[in-house]
Amino acid sequence: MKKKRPSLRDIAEVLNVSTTTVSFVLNGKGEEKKISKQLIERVENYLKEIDYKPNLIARSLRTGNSHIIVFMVEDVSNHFFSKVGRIIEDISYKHDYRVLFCSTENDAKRTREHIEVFKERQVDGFIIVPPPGIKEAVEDLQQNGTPVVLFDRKIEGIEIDSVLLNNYEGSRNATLHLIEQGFKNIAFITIDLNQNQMLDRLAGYRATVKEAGLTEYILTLPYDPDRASDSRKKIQEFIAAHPQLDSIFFATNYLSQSGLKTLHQIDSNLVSNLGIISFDDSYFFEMYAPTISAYAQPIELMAKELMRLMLDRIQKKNEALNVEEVNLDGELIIRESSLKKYTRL
Amino acid sequence: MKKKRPSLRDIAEVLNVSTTTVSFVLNGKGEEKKISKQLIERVENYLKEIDYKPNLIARSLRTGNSHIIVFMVEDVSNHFFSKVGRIIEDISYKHDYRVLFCSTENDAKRTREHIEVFKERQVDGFIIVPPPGIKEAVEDLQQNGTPVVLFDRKIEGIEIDSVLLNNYEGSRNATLHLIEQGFKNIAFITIDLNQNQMLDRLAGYRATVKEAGLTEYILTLPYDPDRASDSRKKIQEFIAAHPQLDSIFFATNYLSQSGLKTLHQIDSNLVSNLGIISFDDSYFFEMYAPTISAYAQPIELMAKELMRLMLDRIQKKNEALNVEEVNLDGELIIRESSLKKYTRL
DNA sequence: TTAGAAAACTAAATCGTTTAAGAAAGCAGC
DNA sequence: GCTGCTTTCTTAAACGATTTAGTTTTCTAA
Repeated sequence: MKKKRPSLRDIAEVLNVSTTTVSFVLNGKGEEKKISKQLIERVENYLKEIDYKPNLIARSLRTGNSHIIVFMVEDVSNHFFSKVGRIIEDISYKHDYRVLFCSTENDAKRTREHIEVFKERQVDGFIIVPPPGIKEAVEDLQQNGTPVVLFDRKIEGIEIDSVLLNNYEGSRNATLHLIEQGFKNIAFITIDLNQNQMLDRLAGYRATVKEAGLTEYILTLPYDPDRASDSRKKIQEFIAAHPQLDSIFFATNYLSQSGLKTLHQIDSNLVSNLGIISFDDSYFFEMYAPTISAYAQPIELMAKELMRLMLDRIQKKNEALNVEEVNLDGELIIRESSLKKYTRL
Repeated sequence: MKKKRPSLRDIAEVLNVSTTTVSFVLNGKGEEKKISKQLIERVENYLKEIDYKPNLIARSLRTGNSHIIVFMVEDVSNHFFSKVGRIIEDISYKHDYRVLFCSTENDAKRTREHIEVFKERQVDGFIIVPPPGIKEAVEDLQQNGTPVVLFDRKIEGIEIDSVLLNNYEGSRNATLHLIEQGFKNIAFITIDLNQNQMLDRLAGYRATVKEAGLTEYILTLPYDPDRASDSRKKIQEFIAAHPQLDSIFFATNYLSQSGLKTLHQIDSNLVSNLGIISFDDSYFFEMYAPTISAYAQPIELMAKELMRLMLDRIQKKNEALNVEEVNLDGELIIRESSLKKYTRL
């Protein structure tokens, strides 16, 4: 038996006032709108008494906003993104916003469709990890006046608020750390994604190795997760072809996880014999044996910056604001795997 | 410059027909409503021409549904839940639904608030991993006619669709496997959550051990993640107090991850010396050394069953349906850690 | 006493759909 | 020419809030 919830009109009728009055009181605009104190109190009491909850859909339709923020990432079940999402959810909750998570699968078409639907649902803002090919859709949102903040990656040729990691610096720091530990032949294992992100990391590594007068060893693996066995073979060949390697720098946590497995399969002592560091931290690095060093992205700070920008843009929707590109630094988390004294070579 | 999107009314005006006609055509009810073929075509062409997208908020207000499904779990960044969520998202997407993820933090008040807000937003259904104390809120939803499907845990004393793991059987299988491998002194490490879920796992262990004529060794740790160091100490004491232990069964993946770390800290050979199995699989078990055996929940099947029930309930919203309690079995994934021949004791 | 301002409230339009109910036009049959 | 059916469309009322533009009443001051 679906019993209808009372509407503003019902309430107005019961109290013998206009819906306008009830609405003003409901939204705390009583004083401002010169409703008398007694009436305000009478209405408030009644609202509390029946525990009135306004229909948010109706409100959205009228006001044009929804108190919903969309968080679009490559894959919501990815550890890094889900952690950031979790904090975003919390901050949003405190500001009375809800978060719609969704996965782009790095696919432009799917992303565009998502954006279209959410636009029609009048969401208040988008936080997007952009796949390639959605520049127009994003520009369209901007035209529309909808706040958009990019995360993790940029879109070239577009002025837009973003929160990014300083990948070059991070990569440089990680490489430098290995060099300081005395490693001389440092391999860099990356994936064939043409994103600035990965290119910057590569550049950071190359510059640092070059600067130290060392040789660079680069292995690029296919991004496609279905071709994991290919990757295994390539790593194996790479290691065999370069017996002089004393350390490995994995360009993403995704790679280091499967990479460690591969190394372990090749030779169960290999992991302990090489210096290892990973871009992106993982819960699991803490409990691997040896524990794995990493350059960790500042997850909490990223989420906070994203939400700071987002809430600011929502609030000042009609003002022209300066575009902010926030570049954050991560943190080198040194564990056993990158310390020369722990390696047995 | 926010340019207004055309509304049905605008379109009707341009085409010189009524909004009713446009609406009927838009929703594919043209034939049914006896609109002439020529007019249908004319309208359809125009809709396509201007790439019209209806305002979904307005539609929701009128129809009372939103094509949004809520997925409430303890923590959206938890690996297990986020994986299930990811598949739910995909299935929903194919059926033109979107998913709102949110975290309950196992807190009744927060959960109730979430439910309240989403109800006002007219979401079409709830998939909930229920924290204790939300029985009334759930019953309220049911009264309301809103589809609710529980996941992972039950609520006692309430008739409701649910998708659950057969925890007793799973625990029994895992224990049996250790026994078959020749382990005689099997410890069960669990958390002090009074949920059927955990109680069933405990019961499965106890019954199986008893049946085999073996002694039971049970360690219960506090659930609170903030007291991780307490847990470490307790594990250490427990191991010291029972030197005869030859294997450990961790009751959740959460425990086994921190447990492995602790074991490794106590003695770096301990992990290889004990038989180990975990309830719930983890990506990381595949790449630990040794690889860790687990009783894995059937993530994909669970998501599918959840969505099967949900979509069915949404479609047949007004029919009285039989309550379904789906009990699924997981899969024993045997890796190195639970094979007697790999342990060095 | 009265103009004018301030205070306290309200009527009604609006957001953009859906849909029940009704109307106009055409045609058959008597 | 009237009645009764179809066929084809339209009018207008929802849905439940917000908000603009009033209206009425009371107060103030000359």
